[in-house]
Amino acid sequence: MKKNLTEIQKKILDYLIDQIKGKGMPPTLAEIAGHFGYKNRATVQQHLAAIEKKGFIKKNAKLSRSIELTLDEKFFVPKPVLGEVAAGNPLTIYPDAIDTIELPTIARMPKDSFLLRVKGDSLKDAYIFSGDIVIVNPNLEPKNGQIVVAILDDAAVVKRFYKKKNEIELISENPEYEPIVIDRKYPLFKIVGIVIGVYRSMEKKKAG
Amino acid sequence: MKKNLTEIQKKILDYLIDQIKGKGMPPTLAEIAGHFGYKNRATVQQHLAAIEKKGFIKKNAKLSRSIELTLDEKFFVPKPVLGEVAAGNPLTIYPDAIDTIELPTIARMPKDSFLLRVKGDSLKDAYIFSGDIVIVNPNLEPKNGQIVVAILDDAAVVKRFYKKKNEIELISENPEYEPIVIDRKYPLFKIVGIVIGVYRSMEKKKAG
DNA sequence: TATATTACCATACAAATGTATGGTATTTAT
DNA sequence: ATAAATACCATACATTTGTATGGTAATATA
Repeated sequence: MKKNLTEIQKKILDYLIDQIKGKGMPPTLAEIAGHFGYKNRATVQQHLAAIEKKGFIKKNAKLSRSIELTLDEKFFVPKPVLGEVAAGNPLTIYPDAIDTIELPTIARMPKDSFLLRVKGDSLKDAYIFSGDIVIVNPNLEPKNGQIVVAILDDAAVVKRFYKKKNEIELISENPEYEPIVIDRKYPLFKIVGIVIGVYRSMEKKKAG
Repeated sequence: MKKNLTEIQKKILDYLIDQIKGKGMPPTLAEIAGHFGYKNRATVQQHLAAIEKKGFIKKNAKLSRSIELTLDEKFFVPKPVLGEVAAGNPLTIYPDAIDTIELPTIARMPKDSFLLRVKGDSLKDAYIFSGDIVIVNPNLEPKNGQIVVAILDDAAVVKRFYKKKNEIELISENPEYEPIVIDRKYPLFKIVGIVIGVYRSMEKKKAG
C-alpha cells in the first residue's frame, strides 16, 4: 500500500533515516521543524502523518521520538552514498575500484572504531563474505598478516597487510586478485585501520 | 577515571545498550523506571548520574532520551560463552560459562539469547568456522533453512533445519557429514535455539 | 565512629513533547 | 468546476520528560 512520497516528505524521511542511523535516535517534532525551518511542530506533525499513512514509518502514540522505520534494511541506509563523505566520518570512499567494500552507513561507533559492510568476494578465503560487517579500528599499528582497510589512489581496499623493506604488500586472500605492491613513501596510500572483528546477522535473508 | 559499576548500575547499563542497539533509541527515565519496577524517575535519575560520573554514558541536558554510550571499550561488552558446540560431531554443552568474549555492541543479543563457540568444520559451507561465536536465540520457532542448535541424545549439534511431514532433517553444510533424520516424536531431540548471528574476533590468531 | 556511597522514596516544576483544532493558499486529481 | 491532497501557519492543552530538592535506610569506607 506504499504510495509515493512527495519531494518534501522524501526529504523528511531522509532526515529521519539520517538521524536514526547516524545519531542513534529519532528526532523530536521540534528538532525536525528546526532542521527544516518550520515555525511550528504542527507542520511536521502533518508531514509525519502523511508519511506514516504511506507506510514508510510507524509512530507509537504519545511517546517522544517514537518514529520507527518500516524499511527493510534497518541496518544500512538504503541510499547509495558512495563517493560522498559521510558526515563526521573519517573515511572517504569512492565508487570506483571498490572490489571490496561499501560505505559504512551504520556506524558512528563510539570513538574512532567504525564498521564497514563487505561487498564482493576478494576476502572469501579469509572467511569474510559479502554482506558481513567488519569492525575497523583506526588506532592500531598494522602487523604483518593482519587484514587492513586502506585507501590507495582514492579507492578503498580491504587486504591482508605485509610490510617489506621498502614496500608494502597488500594481498587478497582470493587468488583471482593480484597482490598490490606499494612503495612505502607513495603518498596516495594510507592505512585506514585494522579489521578486528567480523559480524554477520542471520536474522534477515542470508547469502548463499 | 572509570570506576566499577555496581550490580544494579550494570543492569541498567545493559538495559540501555539493549534498548539503544535493539530498539534503536535510548529509553526515557520513565521507561527505565518501569522496566525495573521503580516507582519514580528520581531513582533512575540518580543511577544514571552515577553511571555518567563513572564515565559509561553521557547525557545531553534537557533533551529527551539523550543518553549516549561513551563506551570506548564498551563498544564491546563482555558476554559469557556458555559452551562449545560441535558442528560436526556431537559434543556436550557445558553447564557453566566456559569463557568470556568481548562482543561488539552492534551484535544483536535479544533477551535470553546466549553465546556458544563453534568447534569443528561441518558448517564451513555456511561460512561458520571453528572458533566462531554463534548467537543463539531460544525464543524463536525454527523455519526451514535456518541454522539451529539442537540437543540430540544428550549432545549438541549445529545444523541447518528442515521440517518434513513426519521427520525433521538436520543437514550439515559440509557434504562430508551425513544428514540426520529424526522422527518428530523422538523424545531425545530438542531444539535449543536459532542461530541469529555469528561473530569472529580477529585480534588473536585466526584459524587457517 | 564519622562519612561517603548506594538504593530507594516523595513531591514539585519548568520545559519539552505530542496532539488537537482551525485557518490560508496552492497544486493535483476527478 | 469541485473535491482532495499538499504545504504551511497559529494557538491551545494534557502529558511526558528531565531536573531539583529533601528524606530514609542500609552498606561500605576512612
